[in-house]
Amino acid sequence: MLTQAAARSTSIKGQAVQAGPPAWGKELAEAIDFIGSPMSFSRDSEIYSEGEPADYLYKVVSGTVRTYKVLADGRRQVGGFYLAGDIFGLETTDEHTFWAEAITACDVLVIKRSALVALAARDHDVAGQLWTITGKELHRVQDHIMLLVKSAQERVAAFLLEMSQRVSTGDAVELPMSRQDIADYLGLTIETVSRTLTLLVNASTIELSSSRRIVLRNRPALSRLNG
Amino acid sequence: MLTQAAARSTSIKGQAVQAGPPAWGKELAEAIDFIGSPMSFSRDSEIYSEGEPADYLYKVVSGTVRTYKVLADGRRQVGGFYLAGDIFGLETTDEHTFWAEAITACDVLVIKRSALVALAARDHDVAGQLWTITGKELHRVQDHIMLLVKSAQERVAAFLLEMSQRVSTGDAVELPMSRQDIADYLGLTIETVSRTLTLLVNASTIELSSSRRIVLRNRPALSRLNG
DNA sequence: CGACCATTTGATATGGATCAAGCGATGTGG
DNA sequence: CCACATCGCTTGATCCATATCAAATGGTCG
Repeated sequence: MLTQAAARSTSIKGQAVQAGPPAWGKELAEAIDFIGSPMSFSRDSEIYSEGEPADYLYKVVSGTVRTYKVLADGRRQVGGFYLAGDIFGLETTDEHTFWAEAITACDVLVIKRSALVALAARDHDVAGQLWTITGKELHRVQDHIMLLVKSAQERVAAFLLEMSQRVSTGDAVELPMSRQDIADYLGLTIETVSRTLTLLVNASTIELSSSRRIVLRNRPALSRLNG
Repeated sequence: MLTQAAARSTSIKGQAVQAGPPAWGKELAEAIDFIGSPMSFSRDSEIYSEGEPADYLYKVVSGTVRTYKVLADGRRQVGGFYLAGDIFGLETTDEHTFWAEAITACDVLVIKRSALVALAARDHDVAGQLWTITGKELHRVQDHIMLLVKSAQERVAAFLLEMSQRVSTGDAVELPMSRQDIADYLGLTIETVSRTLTLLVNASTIELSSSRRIVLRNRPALSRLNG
């Protein structure tokens, strides 16, 4: 990112930065793939807990991960869903502030944070890429905030569009997570999520081949709902 | 942060990191104070706009700044309030994703991002500190999310406790922002914010010397509300 | 003093939560 | 292979917290 930003300052549009995933350079990606230890987690198993030392960074190889927090009264807030290729567990505090759990059976790469930090001290690109990942996560969380102040329909529409970008096979979206997970991510109840989905079905905006498989029939309508 | 993290890994508690504000090392703070250009903004004036190239970083010297976004239908969501000493405008995207406005008359230091990036390329500490700031902002935004799924009373209580930590003179909190700003930060209406405050007054939890000056009479009660 | 703006207070409406029941898929044991 | 339990999801009825609409109050500045 440091080099990317430097390059950007010499090019007017800096479009090159946007081109081709992943957005962070290959040094970090390679480092993670090289020094990361593969681990497997079964469905619903804990990957790390709130308050645990944040000594590791995680990269999803396969499966889906949720991060969440539980409030004093038991309400659960899902912070995010992480799919293959996504990095999670990134904290700059000493301890994890969320829990992380495997939604499905998962393979992840685990990397010691101190190893990355040491690498970053030698390689400016890696340092910049660490910064970039954090910045992307920040951006994602800010988008999440914008979700939480919208109406139920807007939240669900935004969620479907987001997921379709991430797991899309054409217009079909295969959801790895339950209605409860979705509800806790969107700050709604399962009943409201369910009702909102049937509303969208009745409006022919989506189709529910099965409860976990949703076909987007009318993206413009979803985008319009997205506000 | 890189060095801090390294130091942390050799000390068990890493308490030194927590001790003494500001939490980021002095290299970056000094750099900003040294190379930053002072600028003044009058009340309600725009500092930057959404979509504007994010070429600068800002540090508040005096006054208060709000960042916000406006949804298609005109609803406004305040992303954060920045007080003296706070850094804002930090983005890893090319463009600002929020608006920034002076709530009160403000003095800020403006720093070219490319200058900091260049500095970071030479000085690992600066690079780490840039990362740290971003991580702190990420943490702040995650806390904001937790706010937005709580009840009105809980949101207002959390807001008061947060502000008291930031502008406290004992138990008195001098709010620089309007009820509308607070409402848009908490995802509530001004009426609900106002009603909730009177509720807290009636419960002798707080006192309203004036609408902008709030005395916290019972912090434990507020903390309990905070969930 | 009077105009203006921010805030509070009041009356009513409503979106989503809650409580409760039904339904369909999946799995298990007889 | 079929009764039956279980689990995730949907649907229904009702309630309630907060929004909305409207008016009153209060503080500030010319």
